[in-house]
Amino acid sequence: MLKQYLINQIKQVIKQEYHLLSREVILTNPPDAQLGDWSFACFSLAKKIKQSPDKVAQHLSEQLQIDKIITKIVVVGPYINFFVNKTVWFKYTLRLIQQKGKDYGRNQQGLGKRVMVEFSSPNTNKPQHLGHLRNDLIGDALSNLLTFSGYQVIRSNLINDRGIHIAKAMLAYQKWGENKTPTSEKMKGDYFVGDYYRLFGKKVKENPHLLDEAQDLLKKWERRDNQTIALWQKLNDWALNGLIATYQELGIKFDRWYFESEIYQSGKKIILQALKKGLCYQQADGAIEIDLGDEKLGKKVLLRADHTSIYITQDIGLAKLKFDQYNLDKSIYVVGSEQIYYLQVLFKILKLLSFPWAEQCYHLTYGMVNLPSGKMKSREGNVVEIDTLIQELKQLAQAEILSREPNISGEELNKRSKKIALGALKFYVLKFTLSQEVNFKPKESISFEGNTGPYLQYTYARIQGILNKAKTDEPLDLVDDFSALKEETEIQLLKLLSQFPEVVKQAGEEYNPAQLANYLLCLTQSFNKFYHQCSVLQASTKQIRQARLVLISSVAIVLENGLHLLGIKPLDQM
RNA sequence: GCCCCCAUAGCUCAACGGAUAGAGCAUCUGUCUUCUAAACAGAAUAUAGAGGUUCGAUUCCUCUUGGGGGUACCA
Repeated sequence: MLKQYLINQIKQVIKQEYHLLSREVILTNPPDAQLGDWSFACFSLAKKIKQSPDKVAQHLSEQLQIDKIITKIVVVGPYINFFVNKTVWFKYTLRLIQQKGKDYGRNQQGLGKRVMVEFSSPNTNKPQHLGHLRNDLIGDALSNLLTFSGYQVIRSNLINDRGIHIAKAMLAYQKWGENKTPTSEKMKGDYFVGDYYRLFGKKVKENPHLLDEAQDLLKKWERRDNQTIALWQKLNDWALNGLIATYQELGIKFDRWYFESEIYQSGKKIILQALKKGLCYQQADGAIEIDLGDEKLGKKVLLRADHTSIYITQDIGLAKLKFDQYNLDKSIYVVGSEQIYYLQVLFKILKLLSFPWAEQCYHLTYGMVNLPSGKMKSREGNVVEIDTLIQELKQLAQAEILSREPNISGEELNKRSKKIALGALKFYVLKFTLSQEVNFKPKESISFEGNTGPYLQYTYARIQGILNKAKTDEPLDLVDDFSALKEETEIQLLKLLSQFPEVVKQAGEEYNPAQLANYLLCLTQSFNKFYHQCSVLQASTKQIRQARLVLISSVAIVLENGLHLLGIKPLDQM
C-alpha cells in the first residue's frame, strides 16, 4: 500500500532524526490536489521536540528520499506534502480491485469474534412506520459492515408480541371485529390489526372502562385462558405475517427471532437468585428492587410486588440467554435515543448482578424520526408507514422510467422501480449521522435527483452502459499500462478508490453507516465529473481507452460493494 | 426540578482539533446529432450568543438562549 509505504518512510526519518518512535503518523488529504497527494502535518511532532512546526517540516523533508514512488516533496509551512507516482498507484489499486472484486474493501478486523446485533424489535399491534425504518436500516447496514469486517454476525429480532398494547388491539377486535379477517378485507395483516389498535384508542376516550377490560384480557392471557390465547394467536399471526412481508420487501433478514411471549418470564429466576445473594432487596410490599449505586440512575424495581415480571425482567433474562447461547464477544442493541436511560439501567443491573459479559453490551443510539407535522404517534394516526411509502416511491419511479422507456416490459418495470424506490428510501435514511434526528421531508425522500440513492444507482448504470458497449477483447484484469491516465478527475477517482477499504473499516469500527453513504456520494460525484470531461469509448488512443475502462469498471465494483453494504441494489440500466 | 442529545447557507445534511467550512434542494444562467440530462458547469448565501483551553476550535470545556428526548411495580 502506497500510503503505508509513505508512513513507514516518515517514521524511519523521525526515528533517525529525533530518536522518537512515533506510532501515530497520520497522513491527510491536502485541501487542494495541486498541493500534493498526501500531507503530513508536523504540529504534534514539533510540540514533542519543542521546535517550531515549520522548522521540523523543513528539516524532515530534507531527510526524506525521492524514489520511484515518492516523486516530489514540497514543504508548505508546517505541512510536508508528498506527490506519488500515479502510474504505480493506478496499477496497484486498479489491479487489486479487479482481482478482489466483491471482496475489495473487506477486512479482518473482527476475525474470530462473534457479535449479535439486535434490531427492529417491533410490536405486533401495528405496521412498521418511519421510526422503525431507521432502526431496520441501521441494524441491517451495521450487520453488513461488521460482516465485511470479518465478524461473525448474528442478526436478532425481539418481537414484542405480548402486553397491554396487544391486549388493546385484541379487545377492539373482540368487540367490533365482526369476524373480519385481513383476507376478507383484502388488507395486509399488520395494517388490519393496527386499525383495531387505533380503534381502541378512539373508543377509550369515550369509555375509559375499556382500559380495565384490556387489563382483564391481559390477565386472562397470562392465565393461559383458551379463548384469549386463541384470539391472541390469531391477531398475532396476522400482524407478524405483515411485519415479515415488510422485511421481505426491504430485503432484510434475521438469524434469530426472540418472542417476548416465550421469554417474558425469563429473568425471574436470575432475580430471585440475586435476592438470595443479597445483590438486591425486597420491599415491604414484596416488590424486589435494586439500588443502582448511582445518584443519577437511582433505584429500579426488578419484579412486581406479586412477583410477576416487568419489561426489564425479561431483558435481563434475554441478555443472559444471548450470551449463553452464542458465547458473544459483543451484544449490540440498536435502539432509539429515547431509551438511553433505560438501557443504561439495564446494563448497570447486569453489571451489579456480576455477569462477566455485562461490559460487552452496547447501546447503539440514533435520533428520532420527525415528520413535518410533528412527532409520530401510532395511536393518533400521525404516521407514515413503510409499505405505504414504498408503494408511493415505486409509482413515482415507474413514471420516471416510463418517460424514458415507454415500451419497457411490465416485469422489468416492476423490478427496476422497486430497486429504485428502495434505493431512494434507504439512502435517504442512512445518510444522516446517527446522533442526528431525522427531519423527514416527504418531497426530499422521494426525490431521485441530487444526493440520493438513485443518483448512485444511475451512476452505476451509466458505467455498465459503457462497459457493455465497449466489448473489449482484452480482459480488464490484464490491463497493465495506466501511464495514460493523467486527467485531474482520473486521479481524483484513483484517490477515492484507494480510500474505500479505510472508509469501510472505519464505518464498521464506529458503527457509522452514514460515513460510507457520504463516501459513496463523493465517489459518484467525482465519477460524473469525469464522465462529462473524458470520453471512454471515444478516447484518443487505445491505451487511454483500455486504462479508462479498467478505471470505470473499478468505480463500479466499489460502488456496488458500498451499496451492497447499505442494503441498496445497483441497476444495470435505468 | 434533575439527566441526556442537538444547534453550520432560505431548507435538508457534510466536515480524524489543522491549510480557502463542503454537498444537495430551492433561485438565477448555461450544456443533449457526441459513452443514459435521474447528469454536468457557473452565480449567490452559513458555524446561535458570551467566555475559556490550544500554535490553531464548527469540532474540546463552562455559561446563556433556543429545539428534542428521558425521568414507571408501561412496553
